[in-house]
Amino acid sequence: MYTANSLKSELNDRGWRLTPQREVILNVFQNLAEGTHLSAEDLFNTLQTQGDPISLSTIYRTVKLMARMGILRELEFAEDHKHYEINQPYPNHHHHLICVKCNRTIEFKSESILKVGSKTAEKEGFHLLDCQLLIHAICPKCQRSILPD
Amino acid sequence: MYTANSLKSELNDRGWRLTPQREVILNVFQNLAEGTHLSAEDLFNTLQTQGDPISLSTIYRTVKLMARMGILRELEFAEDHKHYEINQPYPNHHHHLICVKCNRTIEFKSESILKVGSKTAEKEGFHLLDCQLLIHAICPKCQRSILPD
DNA sequence: CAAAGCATTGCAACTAATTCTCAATAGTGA
DNA sequence: TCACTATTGAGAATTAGTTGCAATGCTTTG
Repeated sequence: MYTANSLKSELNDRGWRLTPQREVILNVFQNLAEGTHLSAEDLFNTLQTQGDPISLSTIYRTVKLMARMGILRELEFAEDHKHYEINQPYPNHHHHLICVKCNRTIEFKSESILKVGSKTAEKEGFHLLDCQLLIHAICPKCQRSILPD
Repeated sequence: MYTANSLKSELNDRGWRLTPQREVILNVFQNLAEGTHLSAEDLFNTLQTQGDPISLSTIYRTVKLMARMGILRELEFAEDHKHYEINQPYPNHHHHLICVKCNRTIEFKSESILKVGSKTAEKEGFHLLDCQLLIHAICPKCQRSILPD
């Protein structure tokens, strides 16, 4: 769980700065219900609505930065844009099963996958940011559908 | 391993057709060295070079189709475009460890992950196409780098 | 084995997500 | 408080990927 202070230290350690925008964006993600993930556009709208307008450029820059810091997870579903969510440690860490036709998404947990991920990164000397099992599949409903594409 | 005939049956079964373009594209992927994956642009260039020019539209349409059939895997690395590779069954099935800064990619195998993937899809009634563990991390070299971004 | 029916192709125009440019603003360490 | 420089916002630019459409060519059926 990040606070404004811990975020500030992590940023400052790397020569970066804590800005009101970054703090507000982190807050939005921390207050999100589990299983909710936002696109840049979603985040933009949420911020407009709650009275903290932040430009789209800044939003794109910030989520990318936070993903690289390991604070956010970048989710790439079978859509044409990315989604972001808070990167939770075990036991809240989860994975996604996605229908490539209708994009229905089901979350599931697995401790063993997290272990494989950590060990693999460690073995290669990489600093782990996030590990996610991505299952591409076709849901029951779409299997029955005759529609092409 | 797909042949022109098995590809034809799978396509025809769904009311689709085997075209020279689809056959050529499948061949390119089957002749690729293990661990190689192509972007649409890469594939376009490869085909130009080998004397089988195919339009970019057709390439995009074909790789998407083959990914949805489970023939190709769609890889989304920390770049801005997708990559494709043949979807190999166990024991050639593998996963990717990626440096989000320099995009260096390391492949690794794990039978247990494949099992978790199959079981999860089955449990939900989904028809499995592909499952891949995506590990986002920072490689040793980039950890040492002071450069931002 | 010819013809009908319709999936597919190539081209060019288009879309939309994300990045970039740059002047103005504002955290930070000294 | 000051100097330094990271960050922001606005809009322009980029670019991966999609789409409309007329021409082409698989496939099936009669």
